[in-house]
Amino acid sequence: MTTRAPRRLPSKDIKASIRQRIADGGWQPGMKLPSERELVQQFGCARMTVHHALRELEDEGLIERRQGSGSYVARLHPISNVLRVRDIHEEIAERGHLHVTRVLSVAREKAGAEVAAAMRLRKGSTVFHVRLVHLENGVAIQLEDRHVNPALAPGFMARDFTQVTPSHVLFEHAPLTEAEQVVEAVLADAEQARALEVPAGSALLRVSRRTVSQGAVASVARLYHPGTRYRLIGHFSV
Amino acid sequence: MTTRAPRRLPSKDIKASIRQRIADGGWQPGMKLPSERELVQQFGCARMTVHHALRELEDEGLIERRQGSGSYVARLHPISNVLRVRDIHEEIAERGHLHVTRVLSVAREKAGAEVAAAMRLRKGSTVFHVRLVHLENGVAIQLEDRHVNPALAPGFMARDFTQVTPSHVLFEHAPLTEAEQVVEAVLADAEQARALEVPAGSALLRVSRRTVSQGAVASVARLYHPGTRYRLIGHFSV
DNA sequence: CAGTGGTCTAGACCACCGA
DNA sequence: CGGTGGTCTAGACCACTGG
Repeated sequence: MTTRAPRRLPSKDIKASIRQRIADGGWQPGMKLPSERELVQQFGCARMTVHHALRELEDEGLIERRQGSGSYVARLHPISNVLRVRDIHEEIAERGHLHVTRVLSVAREKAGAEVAAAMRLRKGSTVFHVRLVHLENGVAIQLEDRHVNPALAPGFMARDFTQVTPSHVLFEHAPLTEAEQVVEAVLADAEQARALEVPAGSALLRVSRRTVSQGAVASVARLYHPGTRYRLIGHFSV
Repeated sequence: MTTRAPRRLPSKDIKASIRQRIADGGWQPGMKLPSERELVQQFGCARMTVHHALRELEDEGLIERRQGSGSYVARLHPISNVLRVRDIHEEIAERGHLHVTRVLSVAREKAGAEVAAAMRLRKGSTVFHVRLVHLENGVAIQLEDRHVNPALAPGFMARDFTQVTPSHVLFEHAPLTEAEQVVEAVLADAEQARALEVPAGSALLRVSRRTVSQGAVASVARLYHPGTRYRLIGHFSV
């Protein structure tokens, strides 16, 4: 019998092996990797296993694959870094902190031009409007200014937003199918400053989020965070 | 012969089918999906195919899977939205616009306490320091304030940053293995305001990025963007 | 314990690319 | 055209979960 490679080389090991050759510079950016069938020889496993490993490395942005051509070490952009914007309640709870919600206003309103456009409704349509402040251990970290489409969440106004976040309520009503988010820096106006307990003219991180459910806009939210108390954090690693 | 299902149901169709039942509310959040082996019966295909389809749906955040238990419609968080922070040159080029870089300063410096800590170097170590402004069609959209570890990019200072971005140069030298990013809102000080051609006290979006290569910090950058001229945009769809 | 998802094998055919 | 990745089959054993 010839000597055999270690009895098992699961796709984890294949990934680790390739990852290392990239990380230590052995395989330079742009360089072509061995073909799947060659790697099958090297690792002594089925092609599906190699394929699976390469597919995951592609998902992670480490390599690029082109059908009919081959697999290549990614040229730039292993720094395709990712920032997740999370639900405020989960985020606070995960830090083991106390989440308290302060309700500023809850109202039925006629949509103005701007709100109507964002929600794809006619101007003057009835919309729900809530304004809340979320506190983490007593410190204001988010001002939530949200408009909701009554058609998609009829029972919305009856809920107690000191107990459950609007996001949760919306999700119960309508499974969402689409979302857009925009992150910007803005200056706090007097009212926002008062709500968040920061000086007027402070820098705020504004996350504008629009959610779509079954083709209709379910909700449009503007989430304001004090620049000094809130950060979006992303981490990436090979 | 009994009637047969349509001759081929690739994993795309399995995904589409499940996706729709979730989107139209037929399968509610938290509900248990049929097991892989049951779906094999329903779709008349191999288990690998079903498995692959479910795996992708999990990647997209639509379902959750627990070994030994089953697959479930995700409870919240199809809105685990994702923001990518991209290379400024690519971003501008992709919009078909002109990218011009203005070099404010290029210098060897002794690291102060703060920079030294961020780069895991001793205070007083020599570091490279560049300050650039990136213009899109003549409008300033990013002030790049970057420190670089000389050990990982010895030829850095010789480069012409009006022709190639520091990110590119760094990537040539050392394949990066790790990165952190933090996004905050800050107020423009006088110098930043001048560089970006905005009023002092304007809101800026600050992206702080630290990249690690082979265990050492390669570079620390602070990227300032006028709040009114720059946005991070994310889109998600079922 | 039976049932679940996780992984792997050893084939196969296809669509695509480049010379 | 030959070589590439993309996908699929029909099995198999494993690790984990829950009652």
